[in-house]
Amino acid sequence: MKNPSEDTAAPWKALPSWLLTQTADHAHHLVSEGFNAVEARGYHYRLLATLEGLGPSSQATLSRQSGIHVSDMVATINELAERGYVERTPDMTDRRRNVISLTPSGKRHLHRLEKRLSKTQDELLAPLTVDERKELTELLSRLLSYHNSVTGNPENDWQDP
Amino acid sequence: MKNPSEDTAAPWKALPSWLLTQTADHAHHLVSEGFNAVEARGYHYRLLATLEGLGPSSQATLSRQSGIHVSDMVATINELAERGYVERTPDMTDRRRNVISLTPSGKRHLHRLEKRLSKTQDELLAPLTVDERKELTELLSRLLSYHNSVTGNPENDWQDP
DNA sequence: CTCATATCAGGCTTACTGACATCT
DNA sequence: CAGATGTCAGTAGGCCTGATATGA
Repeated sequence: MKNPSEDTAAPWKALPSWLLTQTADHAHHLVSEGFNAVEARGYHYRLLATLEGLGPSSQATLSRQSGIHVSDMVATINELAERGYVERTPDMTDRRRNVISLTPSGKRHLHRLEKRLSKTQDELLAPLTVDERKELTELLSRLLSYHNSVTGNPENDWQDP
Repeated sequence: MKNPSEDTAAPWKALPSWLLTQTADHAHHLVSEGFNAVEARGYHYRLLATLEGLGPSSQATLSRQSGIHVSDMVATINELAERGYVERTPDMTDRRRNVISLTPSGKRHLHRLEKRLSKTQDELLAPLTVDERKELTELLSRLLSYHNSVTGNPENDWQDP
């Protein structure tokens, strides 16, 4: 039998790490495509979603809650502000800070992105049954929280000044 | 109950695409660390493994079989040749080609990398039982080959001139 | 001529690092 | 003073595009 996955020339194709990174790559492509179709990218969604959950916040707070690096917040907010989805106003009570807030148009955009995203999940999991999807999600969740805790990753809620 | 994963400020953390890309990120880090410890990187392993499976081959053939882009073959082979792991000699029968071959030292290096890699798989799957590892591998394999075929990805063996 | 091969230069994305000025 | 905040510049890995020179 010809079994390409265990081909002598490509033994790595059976490794969990390979399966994981390759599948994630497909996932990433699907998500990016979906976002691209409305001139958005992953950071836009994450920032808008965080903003909806928190209400108006400083960039540092948004960075912590969204997991987007502070250095990348600047450009992300610039892009969203250009499109009128967020507003950046100086914080009068602490003049180091900007207060970022979600505009009505930004909220609509966010919901658009959420719909895209949920469609993408279906495309991604297309070949799996409902039970298998649950199983996969469960296993990945366990792996992720394990490695997050091992590497000292936040992954959770914590109060912010 | 405080359930951070369904936090209103980070709804995406429950999405399969997120779990997948994040877990893959951890996997990627673990693999890279392992390779870094012996001054190697992913491309080195893939090229050496392909070379062991095929025997001496042209760069174009290696590119197709390893999935490493032709443009990146040059630098990869340079790096491996500097370290004495492969040799690049002109092909007398087709003067466009170079013949790349594995040195004994390169073979030893490859086996070193393979050992690292197999340790890494264990680290990666640490929190899962044997059955769960099989289940995960199976689900990911199905996802991967589905998406590979959908996007018209090779993933298999085919003859080479 | 067309095609394959090897090379080079560069882009893109997602993180992250480091430096810096400003303010608390 | 230490520490937080926002900004800017730059890195690195993996993947990819395009241009070019050479030869089959």
